[in-house]
Amino acid sequence: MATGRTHRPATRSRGIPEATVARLPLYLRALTALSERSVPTVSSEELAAAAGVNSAKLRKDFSYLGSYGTRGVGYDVEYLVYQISRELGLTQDWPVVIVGIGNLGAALAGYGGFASRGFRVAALIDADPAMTGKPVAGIPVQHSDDLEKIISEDGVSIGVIATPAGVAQQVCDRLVAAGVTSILNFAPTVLSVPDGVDVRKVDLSIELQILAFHEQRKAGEELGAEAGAEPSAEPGATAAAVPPAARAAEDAGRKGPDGDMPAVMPA
Amino acid sequence: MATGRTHRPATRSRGIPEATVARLPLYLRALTALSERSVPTVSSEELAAAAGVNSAKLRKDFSYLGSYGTRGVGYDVEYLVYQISRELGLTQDWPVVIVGIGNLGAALAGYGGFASRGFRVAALIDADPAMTGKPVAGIPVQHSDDLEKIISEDGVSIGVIATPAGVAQQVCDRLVAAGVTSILNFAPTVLSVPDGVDVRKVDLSIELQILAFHEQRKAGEELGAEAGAEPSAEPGATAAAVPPAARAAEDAGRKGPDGDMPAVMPA
DNA sequence: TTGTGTGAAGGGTTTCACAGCT
DNA sequence: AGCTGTGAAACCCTTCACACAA
Repeated sequence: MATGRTHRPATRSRGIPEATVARLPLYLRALTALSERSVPTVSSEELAAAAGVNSAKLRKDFSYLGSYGTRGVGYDVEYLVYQISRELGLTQDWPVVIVGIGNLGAALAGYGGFASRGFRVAALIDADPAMTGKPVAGIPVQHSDDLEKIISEDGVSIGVIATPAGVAQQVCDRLVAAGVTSILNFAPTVLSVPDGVDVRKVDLSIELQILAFHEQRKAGEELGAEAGAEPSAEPGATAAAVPPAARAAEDAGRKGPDGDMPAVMPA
Repeated sequence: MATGRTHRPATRSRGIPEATVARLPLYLRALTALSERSVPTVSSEELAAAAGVNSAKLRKDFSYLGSYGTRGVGYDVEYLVYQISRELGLTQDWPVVIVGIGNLGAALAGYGGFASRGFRVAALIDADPAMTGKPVAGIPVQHSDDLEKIISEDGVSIGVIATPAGVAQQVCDRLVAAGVTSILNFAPTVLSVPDGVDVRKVDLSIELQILAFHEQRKAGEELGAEAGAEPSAEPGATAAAVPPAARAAEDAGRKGPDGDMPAVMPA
């Protein structure tokens, strides 16, 4: 997760936990699938399985929305679809602009699940004059000179940044200045925005690195099945205990659970 | 966030919290930028600002890795880059396959930050015979019939799924059967995998829906600045209090904080 | 009898604030 | 004097387990 700025200090009741909000789209997707198969009701158990969570969590989540659901029976699918949609603000439609129409921008523009659920691609914007007018996914690309005009004319409040990292901040600044208050950032940079603007980021490289971390763990686990896998370092010890490594040492006492810096850096 | 399966019940010491792991790539990126500018040391304050977190969190995070850093001075940039890289498992290289070479798959294949940090695109795989042999981002696409062979020959343990949702689960099953133990899923589906396999997902539509939720909140806030914004529903009340709405009612007593279902569903 | 709704317990994460090293 | 490293407090989220409604 990664929302940019504050979200008010929980105004007492009616404050749905952020973790719950993040799962509502999951439930909605599962419910929509059930709805299409004309399933009238689901139990928390079934729906939870379809959404990939456990049923206690799902029930807790729904309890924040209200007491939809019937004891002994389950939840009315259509009714829940509507309630969650409303809660998420999907009963109105949200015009969205995508800035940066490279491979990724094009992929996003063509993404189906987009139009389907309350979102509408209002404009595609790119800085390359050669792109201007070229249709991508059926929508003509507009030049970034017109960014402000597009935003204000269409009343766009959500912007997607799919530009190179180098220009992401300035694109962001222009979007915000023009009135955008929610940004989905695909560029691998930290964006800074004023209070009241939400930023969420999607970052391939971060996700891969997290996977690599766990992958490495698995590899280290094949040997030393029971006890604490890696060698060195006792649990409670706050002591020094410098590991016997090759580092081009200068002074003493840098400690760490394992491995010191090698003479030649691999990066 | 969304890792698929369990992560062992925290084997006592040496267990870096998941939240910390998720931030290490952020620190690493900020540090790499400093390193390129030949900055020798940073304080927790400066680095935290660059990574978009607060300094207390950063220091806590680093404390799980060990006591790198010098009181009164800060952290040695190069040294930290190495330590974090090692912790994340980026000192070895990870061959990755991308399955599904549409717009998105192509974007991922061409993504720069990929090769740079320990990851190597070992193969691009697509089910469309017309794609076979065609180079994308300089790498020839291979047919999905050869998926198992490719995985085992290259010792691939990380797979990226960029296929349509409909085939994602079967692709996932084949990847896992062939030996992949970490999956990054871009398809909008819940994947089920056996224990020991990690799944992380990236989902545009979910991110947008979360933004829409907050966007809706902001809109509702312009009026009713001080008190609890929305009408209806007292804090402590567990009571019924059915709202005066139009729902094609059948029986009594469905309650919720606000709004009932309209006669005509918008979705 | 079935399955929701929810207090209470249990973990995990963030923030605070300051002791301690340089 | 400055900045790290870390117990302790506060907060948030998840899980448990059961009362209660249909």
